[in-house]
Amino acid sequence: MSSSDARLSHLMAVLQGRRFRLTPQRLAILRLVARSDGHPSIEEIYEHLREDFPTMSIATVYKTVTLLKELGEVLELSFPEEGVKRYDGAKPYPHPHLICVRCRKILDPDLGSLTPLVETAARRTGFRILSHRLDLYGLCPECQAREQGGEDAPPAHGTETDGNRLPIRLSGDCAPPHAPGDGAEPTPWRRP
Amino acid sequence: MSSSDARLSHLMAVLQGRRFRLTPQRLAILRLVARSDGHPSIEEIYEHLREDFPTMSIATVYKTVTLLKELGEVLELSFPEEGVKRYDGAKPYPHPHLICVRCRKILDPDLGSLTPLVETAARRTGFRILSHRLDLYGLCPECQAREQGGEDAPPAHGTETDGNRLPIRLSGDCAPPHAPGDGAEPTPWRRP
DNA sequence: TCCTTATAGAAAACTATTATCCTATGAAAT
DNA sequence: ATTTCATAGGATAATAGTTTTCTATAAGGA
Ligand SMILES: [Mn+2]
Ligand SMILES: [Mn+2]
Ligand SMILES: [Zn+2]
Ligand SMILES: [Zn+2]
Repeated sequence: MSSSDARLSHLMAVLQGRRFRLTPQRLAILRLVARSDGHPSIEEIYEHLREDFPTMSIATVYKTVTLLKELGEVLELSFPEEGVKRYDGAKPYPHPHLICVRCRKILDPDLGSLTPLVETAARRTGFRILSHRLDLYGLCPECQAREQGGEDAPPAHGTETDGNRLPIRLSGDCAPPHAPGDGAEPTPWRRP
Repeated sequence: MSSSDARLSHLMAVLQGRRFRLTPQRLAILRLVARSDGHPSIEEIYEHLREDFPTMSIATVYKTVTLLKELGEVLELSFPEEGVKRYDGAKPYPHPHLICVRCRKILDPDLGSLTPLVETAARRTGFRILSHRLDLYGLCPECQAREQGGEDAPPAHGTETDGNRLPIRLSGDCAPPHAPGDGAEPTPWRRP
């Protein structure tokens, strides 16, 4: 039994346990969300599902995913750079993400625990930390190779709105803006 | 000379150096952005400025802030939970943020460098990290006190859309959803 | 099988943001 | 001083993801 199969069973059990109806549309959405390859967006889920459900409304996808989010069974990740929200139904708890700014692939890197960082923040500020989000933006190995070689070759991953060429800057800690889109200049940052 | 004064001078110098006109409206926006108390939104900047410029259009605020962002002089932070983008013109480079989920105050905590974390990710995945974003969500000391005491007392900070009561859960690493809004149930997360 | 009611689907409504249009401004050039 | 003309401000329209509203339908229990 694969991990996503177990996850699917769990999601089904949660819905049925709460007396929510398990419609064919919902089941299909659960299947996609339980796998969550590449952290799908509403639009992507919708496009996949209309193959099997040509009459499905995108509102249904919104409503089902929102329901899962409210049940704590899906993690919502907003990506304002591309103007969509993406969802992780395989790991519904906060965890770091690694995003390639060129081909837009999204990974769940296995970093160390963020607990020490969180505890430092709590100690120094008096906050009680409840949640967090860490996103690392950069170039995946494939896109790095493509970068130095021919400047051509289209991106690997699926839907790309338009030209997402990046500004070619490297940095360790103080780096390009959060939305490394098509900014005009090299953005010469300075630390205080 | 305060830190924000120095920052204002810098912003003015940048605009003038690039041969952008330093209009009264822009100067007023620069002043607010250079201070960046609480990481203002476009709407908040607009509301402050229309006291001095009753005829100002919100489009002007959008255009000026966007210009500063493209010049790398302002950090844009999208907060989908409240449906707005906020701006930090005092520290235009990526840095962690601490957000109170109740009163919505936003702080720049002084944590250690994220460089080791970033390098770990780079080593393990082959990515070239260019940028990052770390947000910690929780309860500020004031709101913690208000929490255990009377369940009443309105939030301290400015605009709050509606009831942002939180689910009262504590956690260190695996915590409530990223948007700890008015979710229905306690969200019983499980790690794999 | 029947009944109750949550849900699907279609479309309108919403809203932060962006683009467009036009006029005003102001820094040169004459 | 006058003309020029690119830039900027103000008003408004357009965009797009998301939410809401309404009604017919079908899930699931009796
Ligand atoms: Mn993930
Ligand atoms: Mn900040
Ligand atoms: Zn890539
Ligand atoms: Zn607070």
